[in-house]
Amino acid sequence: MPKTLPLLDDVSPICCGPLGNSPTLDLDDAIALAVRLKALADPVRLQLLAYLLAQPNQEACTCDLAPIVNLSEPTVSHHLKKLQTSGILTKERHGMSVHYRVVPEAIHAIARTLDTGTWAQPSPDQEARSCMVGVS
Amino acid sequence: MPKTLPLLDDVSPICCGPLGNSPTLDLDDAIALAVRLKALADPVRLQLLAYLLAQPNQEACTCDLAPIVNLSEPTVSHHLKKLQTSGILTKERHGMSVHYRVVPEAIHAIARTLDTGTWAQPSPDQEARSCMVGVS
DNA sequence: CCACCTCTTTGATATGTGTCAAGAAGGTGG
DNA sequence: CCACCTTCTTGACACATATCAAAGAGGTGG
Repeated sequence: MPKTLPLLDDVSPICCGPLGNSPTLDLDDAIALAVRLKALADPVRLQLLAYLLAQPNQEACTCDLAPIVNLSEPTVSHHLKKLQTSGILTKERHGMSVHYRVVPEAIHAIARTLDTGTWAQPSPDQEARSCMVGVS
Repeated sequence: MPKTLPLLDDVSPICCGPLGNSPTLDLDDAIALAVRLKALADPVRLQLLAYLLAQPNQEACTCDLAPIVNLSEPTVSHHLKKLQTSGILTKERHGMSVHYRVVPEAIHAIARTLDTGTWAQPSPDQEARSCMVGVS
C-alpha cells in the first residue's frame, strides 16, 4: 500500500475548486512524524542532544546532563524520557546511574524524512514509513 | 527570521566537573533551531506542507488548503502564518487570493542541521574526558 | 458605492507542555 | 537493616498552542 500522493487533477485557475478531499500525507503518518519532531523541538532537548553527541560514546548520565542546561534533575529527567520514548535516546542502568545514549539512526531518519524528496515523493521503496515506528 | 541555520562554532567539552556552564549548543542557537522544528512539529502543518510540495509549483492558496485538512479557514491561516514566519513558506497575493509557496531550502537546511555530523561535530578539539561518576 | 469573495485578526476555550518542590523508587555499601 | 546516592514520579502551576465563531481587512466587479 504505497501511499501514492493523490495528485489532484485540477488546480483550478481561480483556485477554490471542488477539490479532492484526500490529503497527500496520511493523518496517522503526519502524527507519527510530528511526535518525533516535537521531541526535538525544544531548546533544552537540543542542548542535551548536542552534548550527548559530543561525548565519546554519545552517552552520559542524568547527573552530568542537569548542570549542562541549568535545570533541576526532575526536569531533565522529563526531557530525557521524552527523547527516549521517541526513540532518539536509549536508556541503560550502570550501577546507580543511568546512561542515556544517542540513536543516530533515529535522527538521520527524521532528517531524511524531512528532505522533501523523501517524504513528499514516496519513491518505490517507501523509506519514510520505516522511520515512523510505533507512536504510542 | 532568515533561513540561515544556526551553526555553532564553540564547543567546550566540560562534563560533570564543578559544572562548567557552557553547554555544547549555544542557547540562542538551540532556541532558533527549536523554533523551526516547532513549526514543523504539527500534523496539520505537515499535511499542508505535503500538499504544497505535491503541487506543480509547490504553492496553493488558503481556500484550497483548508479542505485538505478539514479545518476552518482561520485555523489554517494560523498554521500557514506559523510556517511563513518560520521561513518555511512564502506568501504572495494574487488578486483576491493568497498563494503560499514552499521554500525547499529552508526544509533542507533544517534536515541538514539535524544530521549529527553537521550540528554537533564542529569538534576541533574533541578531548571530552570520560565523566562517569562525579566525586562531588 | 455596494455586494461579494478571500483571507486574517480577535476573543474565548480547551488542551498540551515546561518547570519545580516534595517524595518515592531503585541501587550501593556499611 | 540503615544511611546514602542517583533517578524518577507526582502534584501544582504558569505558559503556550490549537481550534472555532464572529468580525475586520484587502481586493474584484457590478
